[in-house]
Amino acid sequence: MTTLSEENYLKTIYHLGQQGTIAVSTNAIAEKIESKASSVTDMVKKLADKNLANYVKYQGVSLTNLGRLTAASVIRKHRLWEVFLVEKLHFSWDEVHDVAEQLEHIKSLKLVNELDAFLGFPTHDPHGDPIPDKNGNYTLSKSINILQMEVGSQGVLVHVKDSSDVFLKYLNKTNLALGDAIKIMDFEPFDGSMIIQTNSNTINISKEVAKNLYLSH
Amino acid sequence: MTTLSEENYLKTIYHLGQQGTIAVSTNAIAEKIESKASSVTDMVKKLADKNLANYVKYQGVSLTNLGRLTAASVIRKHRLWEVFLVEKLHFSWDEVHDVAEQLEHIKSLKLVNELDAFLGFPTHDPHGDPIPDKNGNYTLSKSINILQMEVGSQGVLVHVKDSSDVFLKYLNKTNLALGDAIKIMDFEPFDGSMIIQTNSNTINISKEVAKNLYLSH
DNA sequence: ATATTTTTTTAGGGGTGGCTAAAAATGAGT
DNA sequence: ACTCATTTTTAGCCACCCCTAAAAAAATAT
Ligand SMILES: [Mn+2]
Ligand SMILES: [Mn+2]
Ligand SMILES: [Mn+2]
Ligand SMILES: [Mn+2]
Repeated sequence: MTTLSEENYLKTIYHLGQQGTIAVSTNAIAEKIESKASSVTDMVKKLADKNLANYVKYQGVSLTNLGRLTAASVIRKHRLWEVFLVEKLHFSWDEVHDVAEQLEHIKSLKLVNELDAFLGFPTHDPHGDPIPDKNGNYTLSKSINILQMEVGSQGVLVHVKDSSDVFLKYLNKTNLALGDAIKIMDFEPFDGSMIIQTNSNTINISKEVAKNLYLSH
Repeated sequence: MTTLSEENYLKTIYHLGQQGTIAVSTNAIAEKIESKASSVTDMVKKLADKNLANYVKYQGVSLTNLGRLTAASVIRKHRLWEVFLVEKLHFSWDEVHDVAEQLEHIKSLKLVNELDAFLGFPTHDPHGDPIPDKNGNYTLSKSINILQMEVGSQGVLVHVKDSSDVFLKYLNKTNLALGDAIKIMDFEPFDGSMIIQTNSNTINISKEVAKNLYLSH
């Protein structure tokens, strides 16, 4: 049985290292999880003892198959709960993350499977992230970052990389939402900013913002 | 902010001591929570430090107003989640308790209030226990224990005192469910057993079972 | 190649929440 | 009132998960 803390580490390693396949440094984990490298070293040893991670001193951490499956299960729960909160309980997409961080650790196979069915087997969460199936598998939709698109081309916003409430509140303020049709009007090489047009208005977005917006092919 | 463990202690003290109003012994708490009296002493000091409990050495523990409110909030969440699991996710009443034990500790005021609304503001959980409102208040329905009823009288099963899965599975097996009309056919003074009749059949129940069945006035 | 900086691990320690065993207080029986 | 059994607390310990500071290894610069 995995603890809450172990599950958070597994998720972090999964996200940092291509589903946990490539080794990540203790420092990188510490930064993401907002702890210290020494704490990470301790935990990573425990994960290795439990056959959840591969750990070689000074050479970083990756996940075992078991670790990967466990991480995917937590991520599956996180994203299903986010859908539940938005679709059924009137949460907006910037309010769900903290609650989902708690709910993702609830242990009940029946609960997650029934929830999945109750929600109509959703494939993506409110931020456009794919929901892994029971085996931890998902097909990544072939969206592309808005910075790679040609001026004059169009697409639909299907994914935001950053799910922090501060970023999502910014998008709310500028009236950008998942599903919006977007046309690239101009790109400024000096600072990487863009001018984009939605159904409702034309706005200027910084490169920082653009990095997080993904449109359907 | 209360921890998961603190919340479980508060709930236990609340249940053992008439909403926490009368002092309960460390031993009683230890037995209910399946820990040891020495562990309870430690925790109870912490609860007193946090102004959640009144504790006088060797004289047991009761709850402060804050402690009572916190306990009621946890119980509210427990029972709302039980309703959710049964009404929306096809759980049966003997499957909900362990999952609700986990879900009751999720911290989000918006979540519990939206859940309440989503469920249509239920007043009772799947075992007939009342759901406290936001202020911790509830009206106890005036059901009576089946052992107090006259032979020949009738009532509707509205509450089961024991919510353990082993007891509920027994009721399932004998085809007894909340809402069933029940007629008392006979009472045996020797062992306190009863013969009762439902719509579907006539059954003999032991005193142990009868103690846990409450019928509407 | 060697020195310096950066990264990572180890050593030692703190808070929480549990335990056992010993000591202290309480309560009952005579 | 005093003894004995029971209840409760205290003392000391452990696992978990985090920390800071020091040591060790690795990476980088000269
Ligand atoms: Mn999230
Ligand atoms: Mn998400
Ligand atoms: Mn319950
Ligand atoms: Mn219940």
